[in-house]
Amino acid sequence: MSDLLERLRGRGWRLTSQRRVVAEVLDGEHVHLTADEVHARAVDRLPEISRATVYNTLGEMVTLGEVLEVSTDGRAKRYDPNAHHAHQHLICSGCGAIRDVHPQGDPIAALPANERFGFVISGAEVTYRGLCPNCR
Amino acid sequence: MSDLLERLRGRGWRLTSQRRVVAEVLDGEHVHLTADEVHARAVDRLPEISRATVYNTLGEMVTLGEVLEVSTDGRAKRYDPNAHHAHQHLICSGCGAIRDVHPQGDPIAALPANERFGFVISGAEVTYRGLCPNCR
DNA sequence: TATTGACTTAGACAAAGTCCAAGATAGGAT
DNA sequence: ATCCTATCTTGGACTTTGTCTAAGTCAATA
Ligand SMILES: [Mn+2]
Ligand SMILES: [Mn+2]
Ligand SMILES: [Zn+2]
Ligand SMILES: [Zn+2]
Repeated sequence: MSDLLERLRGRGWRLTSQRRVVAEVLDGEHVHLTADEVHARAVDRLPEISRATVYNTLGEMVTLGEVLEVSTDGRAKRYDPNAHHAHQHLICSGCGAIRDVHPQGDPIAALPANERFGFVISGAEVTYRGLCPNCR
Repeated sequence: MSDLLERLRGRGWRLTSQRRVVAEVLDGEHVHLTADEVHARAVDRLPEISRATVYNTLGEMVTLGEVLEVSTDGRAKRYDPNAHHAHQHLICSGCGAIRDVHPQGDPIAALPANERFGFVISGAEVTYRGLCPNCR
């Protein structure tokens, strides 16, 4: 995820230890952590980091398009570092595990003109639900 | 929506004035109200109805499968009385208006087997985003 | 190494939702 | 028609998630 840090520096960001730690925590595949989960893991590396800074940093990364905000249930938002590869989500109804998935075709094409109510459509998010191998 | 009340009575529900009012407030098409919006409208008809009862009643209707819970943004959940006709949602990024829409085909079919991670998939929710005629 | 605007912090605040003990009542029993 | 009681409702305390602010700190440039 030092790609992310480099991109952020290129955008005029001060490179603070707090931001470095948030970026490190978000590194990986199929990562979809809540703000509080990010904070808990960040505290392991930088004990004095505050909740407010985690929220600020995540919000800025979302604004810059470097991190996606995912609202899966009505609970806490999740933060997804995989912002540069379009994908959808598959969620286990049992344990909440979230996987990145890549369906075929464009879901927008499945919506007929007479079902668009005059909207100009800009995107579609698909959430697949099911049971993972462990939960069956 | 007296269909709903009849179905609920058939399930052994006591028919209280509070439940009647919540069911009335949820009547209609393209209805996707938050719990607080339901409460505000319920209070117009039954001033002493409490927030707790609105939450309880909505939760029970969801459990019974008579009302759907829709989490569109990270904000409050919305309650959808259109539970017996499968549909998806189209949301205006400008004003938040929500329309029921019916895409062609089954979105689950678009997910290849090698993208299922061993999950047994039970459903897919699609949220289309765009701008409504008023917001363009 | 001095400067300073950007950054971080603790804690107050707000919105959305859950939970509980006490009181009220729908609807079957008499 | 009245009684009875399990079910329902209520206000308020509490939790979770998130926002905001004023005061202090520091990264980066000169
Ligand atoms: Mn993802
Ligand atoms: Mn709907
Ligand atoms: Zn699972
Ligand atoms: Zn609009």
